[in-house]
Amino acid sequence: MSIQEKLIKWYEVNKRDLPFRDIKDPYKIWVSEIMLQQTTVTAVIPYYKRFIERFPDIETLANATIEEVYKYWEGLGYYRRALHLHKSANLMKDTFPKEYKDILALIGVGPYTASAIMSFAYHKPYIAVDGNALRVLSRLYAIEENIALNKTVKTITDIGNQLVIGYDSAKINQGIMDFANAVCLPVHPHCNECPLQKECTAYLTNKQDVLPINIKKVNKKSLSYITGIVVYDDEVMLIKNKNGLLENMYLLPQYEVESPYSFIEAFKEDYGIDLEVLSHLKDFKHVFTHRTWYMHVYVFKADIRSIDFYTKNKQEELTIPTAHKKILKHYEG
DNA sequence: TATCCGTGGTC
DNA sequence: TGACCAAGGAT
Repeated sequence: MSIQEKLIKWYEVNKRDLPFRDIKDPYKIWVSEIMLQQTTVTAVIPYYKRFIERFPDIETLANATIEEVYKYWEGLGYYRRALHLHKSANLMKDTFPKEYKDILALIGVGPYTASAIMSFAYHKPYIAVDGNALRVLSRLYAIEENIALNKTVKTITDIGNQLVIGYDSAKINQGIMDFANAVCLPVHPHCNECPLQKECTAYLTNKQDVLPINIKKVNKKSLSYITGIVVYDDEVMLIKNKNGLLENMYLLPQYEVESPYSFIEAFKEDYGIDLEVLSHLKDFKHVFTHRTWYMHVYVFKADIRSIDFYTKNKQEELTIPTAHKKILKHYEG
């Protein structure tokens, strides 16, 4: 039996039952693939269901406001994915593209996602090279190159595209994903129950624990903020973040300063309004991929009725990322 | 090419 | 607990 046949056989028996699996609508497949970028299946499922229920087709998504689309993304992370979906839906009119190059041209869609859609929706012979495929194939063929490099991804893509010829690529791709999730794990893979033992060069040379080689340097910066719960009556001030990290999200005002008194000065400079410290709430820490925020949260009182970006208690409408949502929950709870 | 972009789970 | 990872892509 070939590697492909063994993989498909394993898949037929062990495949996961997922809401975005074995569906034909390229729109829904697209939405699921965007959500699944760097995001676990467990996290995606409820978001996917809610999103599709509210935006069942291209036209409904295109006609929605970006603020509402963001709201359905709240807590999922990488918020620009929602922006890209909305933009693409507006460009698409009502038909989803069918060619690889046209799908790849969509903002937010790269080689992985374009290949996955071609495979899952149209059963075309494209390998979908994600983290799973990189791991499985680099072990299978003992590729001792850094998978964080584009060159290595290209090498593995070429191998995968050969593997898919003559088979249903959807079964190969999804088979690899479920197999990578259940057997060919990132750490301590279950080689003793692997159907590809005899074909796996890594296993045969005892390199399954060192492959894939994944070297990426991440320098993580720490930032220390005074974060303000600025209240007037029972309303809390939120500001739309204009750029960078958490762009377009609504945040509590915060400054990279040492004391609440410096916060008051900075706030006065920005908005021309005097604050009064009421209390120290709590210190929070939030870890991002490239950054860690230490937030010393104080409650301030002010008359902020005069400023037009004061957003009142509209938390049901505004998209507030987890980093600050958990502060608000603590404050309100 | 290197860096940025979120969050939650795991050990 | 910090480091790593999860169906990556844009700049």
